Amino acid sequence: MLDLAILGLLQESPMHGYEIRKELTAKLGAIRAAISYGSLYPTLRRLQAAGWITEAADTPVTTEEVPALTSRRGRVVYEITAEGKERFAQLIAQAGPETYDDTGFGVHFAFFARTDQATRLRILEGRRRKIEERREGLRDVLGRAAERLDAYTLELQRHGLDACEREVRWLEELIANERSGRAPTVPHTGTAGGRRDNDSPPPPGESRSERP
Amino acid sequence: MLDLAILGLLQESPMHGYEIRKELTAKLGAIRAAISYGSLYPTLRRLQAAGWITEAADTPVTTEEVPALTSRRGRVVYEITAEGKERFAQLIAQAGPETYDDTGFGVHFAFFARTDQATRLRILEGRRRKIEERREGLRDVLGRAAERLDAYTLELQRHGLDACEREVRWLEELIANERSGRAPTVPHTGTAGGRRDNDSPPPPGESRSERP
DNA sequence: GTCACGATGTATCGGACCGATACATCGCAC
DNA sequence: GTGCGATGTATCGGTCCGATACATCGTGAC
Repeated sequence: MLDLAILGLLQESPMHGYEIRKELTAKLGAIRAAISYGSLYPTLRRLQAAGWITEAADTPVTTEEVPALTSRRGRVVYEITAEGKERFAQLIAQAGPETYDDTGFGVHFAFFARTDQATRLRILEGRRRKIEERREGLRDVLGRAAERLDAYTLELQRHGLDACEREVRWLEELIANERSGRAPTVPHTGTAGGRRDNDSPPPPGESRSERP
Repeated sequence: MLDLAILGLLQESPMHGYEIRKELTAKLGAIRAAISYGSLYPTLRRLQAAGWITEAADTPVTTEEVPALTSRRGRVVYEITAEGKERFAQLIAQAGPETYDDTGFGVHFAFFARTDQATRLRILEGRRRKIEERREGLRDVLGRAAERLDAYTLELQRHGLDACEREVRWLEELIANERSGRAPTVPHTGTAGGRRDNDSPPPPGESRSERP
């Protein structure tokens, strides 16, 4: 999952570790807490070893002076390679079971702007199916096993069931939207309707281009 | 977290591993997938080594015959010890930051029937605070950084924000209920109102008794 | 002027938990 | 009589987290 997220982010521009963490936290804030350095740095090294990213020169402000003295160990800027882009496309397209759990789906969804429509649809439907199953499980427990559980546990299940139903409706709208329209404009009760003018909304057709 | 969940479950009755997993899956179905054996069995051994649970005799149907032949390796039934109960009470009462993340809160909440009211209140308020922070973070991103993000990512944030607002309202009701009433009877739009007659709703006063 | 403090920045280590896998028993349907 | 799904215990490798360490830089308080 981290591989996918990092590869996707670096496709927008080269970054160093700290920056990657910040951007990822902003992009994925809705689905998970800040990613830890304990996973980030080892992952960066793994990706580099695999040849999917490379170290780039750290925009040296050195017009001329202090080229090296204190060993110059500062920020390490990473950059995605051609193989990295290929790997990203592969990770995006192939859907295992982990694609549909909370985190996996969130990460995939966050990169939908770089995903072709058929794959988007497949992932949305897979997610819906998974949530429907969870919902049925909760309904079962609330129905059949209710008297074996205490009031708090039951309340927890009810709240979870509610969240499931809500997410299914959300997915339905996204799917309908995807099938016969364009951008993900789900009608919202509260704030701000549909925005435009973003720098990377997918052009109505395909967005991922293998060829530069 | 697993420690707490297992200790809490075994307080209801002795069980073997497979059963623990099933019960936990039912009880925590709303907040997490089934717990894996890869964590369950090592944890059971750890708890046993610490003296918090012990192996109990496996209700031997041996009226007389086959006392041992094929080494008789079957289900291993675990039982909580006095030290285990003490440990459970301690884990329930002490609240670290992990008490308020999604999983941690869910597990604590699932055992609210064995938690005293003051602790319940503290945990509910801590959780609310945490969710409010997450909500503010999402609002910030949706406000300030909106034009840097694509339409899909924004939609993800909106959905997350919605979930946050909903959970805060839920927590508010639970807190109000807790302060000046009894059981967790949150008014629900859809199905089934308040149940009673469960075998372990906390009596209005305290529920956790150190002394047997 | 200096110096404390928060931000930026890289890095490691132990531990928690998962997913895949292996293997053995039991009841029952075909 | 046999295959198959549920029950049941167990291990292994890998991913990710939380705590920790340490170094630099800008800024505002004193």
